[in-house]
Amino acid sequence: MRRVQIYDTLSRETRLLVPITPPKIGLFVCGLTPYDEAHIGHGRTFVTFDVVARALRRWGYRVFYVQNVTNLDDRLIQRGGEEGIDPLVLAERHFAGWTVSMQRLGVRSVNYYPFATDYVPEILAQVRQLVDGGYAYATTGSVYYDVSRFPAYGKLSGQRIEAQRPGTRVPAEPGKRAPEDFVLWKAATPGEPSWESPWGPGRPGWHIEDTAITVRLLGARYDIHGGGLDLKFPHHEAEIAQAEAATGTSPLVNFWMHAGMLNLGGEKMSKSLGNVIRLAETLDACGPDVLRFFYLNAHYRSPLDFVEGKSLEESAEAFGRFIAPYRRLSGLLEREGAERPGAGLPPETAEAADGLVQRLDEVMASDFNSREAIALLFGWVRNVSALPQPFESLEGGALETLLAPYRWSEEVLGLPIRGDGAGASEELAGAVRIALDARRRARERNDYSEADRIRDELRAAGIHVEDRGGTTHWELRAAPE
RNA sequence: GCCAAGGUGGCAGAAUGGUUAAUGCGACGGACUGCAGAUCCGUUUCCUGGGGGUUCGAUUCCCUCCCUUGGCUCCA
Repeated sequence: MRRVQIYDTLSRETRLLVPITPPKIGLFVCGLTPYDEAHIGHGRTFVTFDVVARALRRWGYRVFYVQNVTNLDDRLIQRGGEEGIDPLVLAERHFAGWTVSMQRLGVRSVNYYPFATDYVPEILAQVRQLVDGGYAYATTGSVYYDVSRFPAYGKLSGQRIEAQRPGTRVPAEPGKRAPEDFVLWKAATPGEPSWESPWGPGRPGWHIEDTAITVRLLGARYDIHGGGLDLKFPHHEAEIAQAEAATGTSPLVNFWMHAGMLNLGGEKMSKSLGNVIRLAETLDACGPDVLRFFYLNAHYRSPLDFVEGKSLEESAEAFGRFIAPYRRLSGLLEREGAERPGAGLPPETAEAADGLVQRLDEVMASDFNSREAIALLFGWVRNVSALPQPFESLEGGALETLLAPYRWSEEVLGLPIRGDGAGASEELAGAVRIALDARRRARERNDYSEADRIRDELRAAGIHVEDRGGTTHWELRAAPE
């Protein structure tokens, strides 16, 4: 296992990652509340942690990556009411849309997406623990966390509750002893989904689902907790207070990782500001590779400004140059195979490729510096482009040598994105599904000439079809030249 | 007001107690082309917010001020 340095937001220092139970890494990332479509700010956060998981796995860590889905909260209930839909159904519907976008973006490393409502027994058990331990109190059917009972509250964000401005955004709730106390269990309003509890019918508060899920799935203490920087306070602070009080184990996690915000014209992109750019539309417009490249072209902790009409155009130019040699090399290999005869390369070239891959692992192991990795990869683009021999003259092994740094990029950065439909628009993906469905039916009636005709037509259109163990996969590739 | 993260060339955006501060975009010049495009090559020496301090040496460490963004119970 490679030595990995990670910046921890809690201690504000970069430290060596030491797994609690080597080689396992428990990774929890605060997921989404699917009350609306995903925007490109969400994409940045989830691509960030996708790369973290990919890199750690490459280096021999066994990562268990859990990302929760808050499928019931105030916004879902409100939106469901407006649209006349059961909030749980609404959540299900939007989650499906998020999943499609994330797949297109190449986010593949999440092992499990727990839904909050599937963990109500765990949530109730944890609320019970907190009440019994004197960390929480019940009033009028709701249960609140008593922040004054947890002196470490504020250690993550550096906040001191006495310095807080009195809450102006949310009116004081009746029954709360102090404005900073937060709800663990919320008394039901008629017509809302609710569950029976010792305090009456109700539903979970926002913060409690995460800790109920992580204690169950990852234990009282685990390795890495990730999320957007905007969740640091109060959400992550509340998680620490809940979990450490409930389990008596401190710290809850060894590393807090926070992804920087994606800003739009110098402002954070958020639904409340109304300045969102939808993820699905952006993927259609520029293709997922370009967006993923844009994200990874900055350090994950830095704020990243998105400028309409500029950021993606610039990334498209850069990504195009980055990937051009890859497309030519891999195209040759796919058409003619690794056994293709031809000229070899001087041994220095293979050594340089090995050395570069080493360097790439090093810079990524230094707090996941994807920007530095991309800079190094551009050096390789230059070397490969300036090679005196044309690619067509090289033997298969030489082509693989030249591709080695790209293979690293595919594995760790997820660039280019590979897999079913990566890079395709919704319309194209739909058309391919129809074509593949027709092909499947043709194969079922043993009409292989028709099945092959469909496959050849798709191939001519730049869609590569492959049958693997009973299922059919496809991806966009440059059409045969 | 309090807390946090930042301020690097025309733009985006890395890194580092010490030779020319990466990489990309853009721009300019060239190769290729009938032309264009695509691609490739080269150039782009004058860039580290202001002021102090530590040091032989600071963009990097410390102090201070200014500015930007985020958070202060909706947030990825």
